[in-house]
Amino acid sequence: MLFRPTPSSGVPIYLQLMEQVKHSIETGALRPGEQLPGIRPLAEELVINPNTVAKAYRELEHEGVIELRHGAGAFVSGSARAKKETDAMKAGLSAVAATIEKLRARGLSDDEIRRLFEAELAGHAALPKTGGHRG
Amino acid sequence: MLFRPTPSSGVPIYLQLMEQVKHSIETGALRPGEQLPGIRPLAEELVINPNTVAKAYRELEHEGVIELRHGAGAFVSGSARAKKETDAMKAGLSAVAATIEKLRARGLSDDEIRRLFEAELAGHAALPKTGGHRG
DNA sequence: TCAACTGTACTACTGAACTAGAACTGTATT
DNA sequence: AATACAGTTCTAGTTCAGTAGTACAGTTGA
Repeated sequence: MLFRPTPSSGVPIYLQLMEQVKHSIETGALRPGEQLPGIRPLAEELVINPNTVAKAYRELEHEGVIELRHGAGAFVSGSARAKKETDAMKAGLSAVAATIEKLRARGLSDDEIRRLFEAELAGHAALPKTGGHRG
Repeated sequence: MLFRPTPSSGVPIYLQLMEQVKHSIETGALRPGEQLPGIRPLAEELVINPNTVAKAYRELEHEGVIELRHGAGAFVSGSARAKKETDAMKAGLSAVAATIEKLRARGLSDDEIRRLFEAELAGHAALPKTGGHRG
């Protein structure tokens, strides 16, 4: 009952679940080695398909956040890699928050802020002039 | 021939075109009031459907970046709003670049950086414990 | 071994996004 | 008015992500 999927938000359920788990780990609500809710019970709790939960868990394992043991359950990863990343993320979060705050103060919308970052993470080319060729 | 759509990149063609135009404006290659290539000539140039170009133009107009005049053509918007935003974007770009550089130096991948920002632009809740209820 | 859990694999339905083709309406120029 | 070129609208086909249903396989503990 703590988690409520919001289909109207446009964000896929399995992604919401993933963020939930990650956030729980970052805040310490879930600790390394701890077991997560089973796929089926959690699916019933959230009134969604078990396969949707399974997908979220699978993706989380792919990212190294959790560890899946067939027949045993899902557990929070305690690997050095995951912990190191979590630390880096924590450290970076404040920098990110500060930057976003600054941009918002300048009157930029969330969507525009998003554009800025996407543009910075990618590359660009040029555009043909008005009087382009004609076959 | 300056622009080449990359379907394999997974990014929709019309979005690529939009970024192209925006970038051209930000760098000054396209100035306020200047006319953009027509929908059909540009479509032919890029070997895509005119409708795809039209969609990009329509979205750009919705964002206030350009101005569409039925029967006349598409023109770079010279409105105060657009210019003010462009200025704010330019000013914010350096801050964004610096932040991203810092995060990369910490060993975070682009994907993880993306996660950080998305998390900061949204909200979170909690996760039910392992021993949840059973109907 | 057996029963009750666990995650896994496979198949299929649905809806939205993207692209495209063709026909339409408005503007400018002669 | 007529022509050429501009954006607009409508319809449709294709693809893919998301979700769900069902059957399968591994683990644990009595």
